[in-house]
Amino acid sequence: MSANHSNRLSASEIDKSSPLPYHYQLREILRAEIVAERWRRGDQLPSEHQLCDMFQVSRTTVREALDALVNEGLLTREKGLGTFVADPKFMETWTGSAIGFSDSITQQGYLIETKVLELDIKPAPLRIRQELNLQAHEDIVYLKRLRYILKQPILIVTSYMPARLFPGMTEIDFTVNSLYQTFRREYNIPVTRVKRSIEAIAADEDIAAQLDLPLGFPIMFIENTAYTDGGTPIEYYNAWRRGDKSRFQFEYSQPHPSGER
Amino acid sequence: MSANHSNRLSASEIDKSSPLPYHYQLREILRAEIVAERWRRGDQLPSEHQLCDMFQVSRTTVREALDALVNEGLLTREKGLGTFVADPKFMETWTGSAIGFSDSITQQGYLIETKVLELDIKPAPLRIRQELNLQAHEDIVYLKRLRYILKQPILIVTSYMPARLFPGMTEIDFTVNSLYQTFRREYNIPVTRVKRSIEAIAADEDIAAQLDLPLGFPIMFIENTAYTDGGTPIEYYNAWRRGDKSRFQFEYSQPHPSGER
DNA sequence: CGAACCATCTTGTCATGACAGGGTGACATC
DNA sequence: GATGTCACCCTGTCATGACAAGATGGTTCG
Repeated sequence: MSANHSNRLSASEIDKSSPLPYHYQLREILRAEIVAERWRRGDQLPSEHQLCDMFQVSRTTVREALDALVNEGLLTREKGLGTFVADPKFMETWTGSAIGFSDSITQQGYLIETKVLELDIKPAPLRIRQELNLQAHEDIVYLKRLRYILKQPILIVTSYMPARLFPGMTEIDFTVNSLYQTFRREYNIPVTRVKRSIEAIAADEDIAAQLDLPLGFPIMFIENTAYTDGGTPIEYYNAWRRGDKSRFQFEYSQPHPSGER
Repeated sequence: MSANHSNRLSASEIDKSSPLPYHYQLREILRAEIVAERWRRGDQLPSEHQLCDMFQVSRTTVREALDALVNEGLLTREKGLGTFVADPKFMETWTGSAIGFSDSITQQGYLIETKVLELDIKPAPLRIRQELNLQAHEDIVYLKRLRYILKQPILIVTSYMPARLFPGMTEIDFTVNSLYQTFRREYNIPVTRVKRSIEAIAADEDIAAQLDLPLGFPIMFIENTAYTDGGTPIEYYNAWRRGDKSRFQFEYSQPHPSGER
């Protein structure tokens, strides 16, 4: 229907010597084409067989990569026709940059104080390795911070970052530097995408003690993975926030009134 | 570590003569075990090889079925260990097309039951008038619902809608009809944008009693305003959800790099 | 007794090959 | 020109086989 794209990729290849799985590499190559809008809404991708030839991998691998992107909503498949770039999703209509709590607070003129509880280099637990796509025995920078507003402890964050990407990070003073600003300014690695989940839990003994709250106090627990260009994960964090002092706000619009299901 | 289940399935088999794909049949068989709670949180599933034997299909097919359920959040996999029933969270995922609560839950295969506690027309309180852009003395439709999953009360919602836009709404049976579907089907008013905020609070006496929880239990409190085309607000609601059974998940990509935290 | 090792379980990754079934367009036929 | 057929593209489904890598528990060795 709509005009087809050039089918030409920007000189990306699958590194067969890399420890990263082929399907992962391919997925990120394709994702890059889409987010850079070299492939646009409605464009047809090369067929699975063509992708096999282009990247010298089996159809199993190609389908695994495509599956993931279809699942994320970036692609759609049509039997007998082909695979297409999907309509853009709500992510782009996310309002503003004030995603988190700290932003809205600083915008209101309050001062945030930070105490660094731990900052060092460690071996990465498996869970973290998977989330950050690290190979075995790769080290991570571990940063644990306690953050205060009006002298009150509000938030505990434990961050994990691949040590390989951030040399010398243990020398940085995070009582005054924001983490994401450091990524961008010191390492020239901007955060371009985050995946996040939020739940409400009761404070256990550990968390209650650190936030100076009674046991069972409502806490917002946040898991977050941050990615930079090309889909490389660069940070995973867990955060525990005082529920009564935190609020997440966001908007979500639907691009067009499709109204199915 | 934890006790294992019986590994016995309720006499379900894959119908090889059915036009339904094997992986689909298997997925639904497994899902049934989970939603019926014959397999519980933390239980280990039979290994992939065992499932192959049990259902006489290839590992490709087994993995395809498991993949789907992992993706839905019903299962988790651990390399070297096995596949397990996930902590049941009634996730609201913001990557798909679902905007309402019931959509995202029913997509996970759970059945929602609804009890309508109140449905009538009232004058609008000031707070609501402002949120819905109403004039003084304009009436609203007030709908208070208690919603159950697996016979457990999970969620209380109080909705406010301009009575002017929804004539005859008090006659609709909301034990079977979803609110947003009603907007679209009965009134031809689709929800195209929502603005939402989330906090973690402790259950007060009222909420605790209605959700059958102890006082102080962690609750997710959600405020939501829904808009239709042109930005007209059509509904405002407050919702209180069991924190331990709820999780919000979403992705956020940034076109411009300005990550603050 | 403690540490190192290894057999054996698990899921993760990848290739190859096959056929089914939907969609499209060229072509022959009416 | 309208219509129907059919080769040929596409994705969907499924089997088989192989090896890697993480986890576990027992055994062996110091």
